[in-house]
Amino acid sequence: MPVIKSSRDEAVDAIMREFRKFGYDAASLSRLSAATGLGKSSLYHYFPNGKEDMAKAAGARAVELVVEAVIEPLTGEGDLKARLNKTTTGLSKFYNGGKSSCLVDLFTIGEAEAATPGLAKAMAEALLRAFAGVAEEAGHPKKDAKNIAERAVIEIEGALVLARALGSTRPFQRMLARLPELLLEDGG
Amino acid sequence: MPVIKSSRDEAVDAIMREFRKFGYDAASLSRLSAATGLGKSSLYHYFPNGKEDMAKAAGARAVELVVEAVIEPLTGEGDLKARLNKTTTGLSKFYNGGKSSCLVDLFTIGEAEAATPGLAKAMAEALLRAFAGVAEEAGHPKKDAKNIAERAVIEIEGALVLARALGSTRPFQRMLARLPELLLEDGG
DNA sequence: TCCATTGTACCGAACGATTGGTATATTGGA
DNA sequence: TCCAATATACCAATCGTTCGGTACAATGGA
Repeated sequence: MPVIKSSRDEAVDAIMREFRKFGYDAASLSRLSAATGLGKSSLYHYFPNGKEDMAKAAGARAVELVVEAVIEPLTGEGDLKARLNKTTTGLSKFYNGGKSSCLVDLFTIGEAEAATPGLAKAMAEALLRAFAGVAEEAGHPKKDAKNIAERAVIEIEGALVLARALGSTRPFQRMLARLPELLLEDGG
Repeated sequence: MPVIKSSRDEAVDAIMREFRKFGYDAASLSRLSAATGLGKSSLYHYFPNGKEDMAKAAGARAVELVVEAVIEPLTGEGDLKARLNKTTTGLSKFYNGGKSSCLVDLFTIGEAEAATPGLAKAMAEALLRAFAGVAEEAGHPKKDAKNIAERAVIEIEGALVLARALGSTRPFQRMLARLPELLLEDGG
């Protein structure tokens, strides 16, 4: 049964896209207004505390999507390799094949951290936990698993940065291709 | 013989630090003025085209420093392992042990790209070239060398992002520790 | 059934503050 | 006497925000 989206949810999605495109500071209210199709004053109806609330809502939505696309496949049940496949697919979808940025990156720059305190850290830690769990499941000792998880998150974030800088999604695609073996294989 | 810094050069260094702290959009003229200790008129004396010029100068200075700290050790003469040691030391210095961000990241966000077109890409490509050269020198076939270089840059950028998000330089330190073996060893 | 009331969704216009930027004047060392 | 360097004063534009208000649907007592 299809859930009917309220206008607010649509606005949040558009706002999240805008923040992921421009970062917190460059995503001005006029831009957010244009992106949502809502007047600036209307945005204050849904987000009484203004830009700060919009950033919080966008962050929460991003967390939802990451949980759905990445963390649930990772921590779910069933064959490990199949779940890793779902995970790479989920990563590709959430990051738009490497074209869309990560708020772990953008929300640790400029004034964003004040608006969404702890969000980037929480998101990063959730990913670290999920990847570490998988690495342990794959047979790595606890300490190794943590290191491997860190490398996984580093590769995701780094690939997104490099893809942005080069104007090519190739680095992100290659990173996705080697992610499963990073988590599964012995010896790094 | 110590080169005497002109007031402009000192300003450029301060401006670069500011851009690396806040990103392009959040580094306002008032902040840049405070950081340099120069009034607006002085800033416009040194940088006639305003913020854009400041970003260009900061970018050029960052390139200088990266060349000196990372690329020259990599492409220089002498024992390979010794040069890699210099490189990790240089990386640690330039990125302040993981506390300072990279303009390859920050200058691909918001309005920065319009002010410094191609800069982030050029910087990323310079690093890729240097790392690929080293990987080839270490015995990797050309194609593998390119992949390894890409992974090196990805790990650097990713580690900086994660360090920022977690508020800890540990991920960056661990990344530096495994960089040499990534470039030297066979099989990734 | 009528209609006053309330709540939701939205908007245009304006707010004070700050943005990046300029024009003109003054200072001070070579 | 230059002229680089800095100060003072100002600008239009945009920033995030708030105000006063409209349109409309839902509610509920008489």
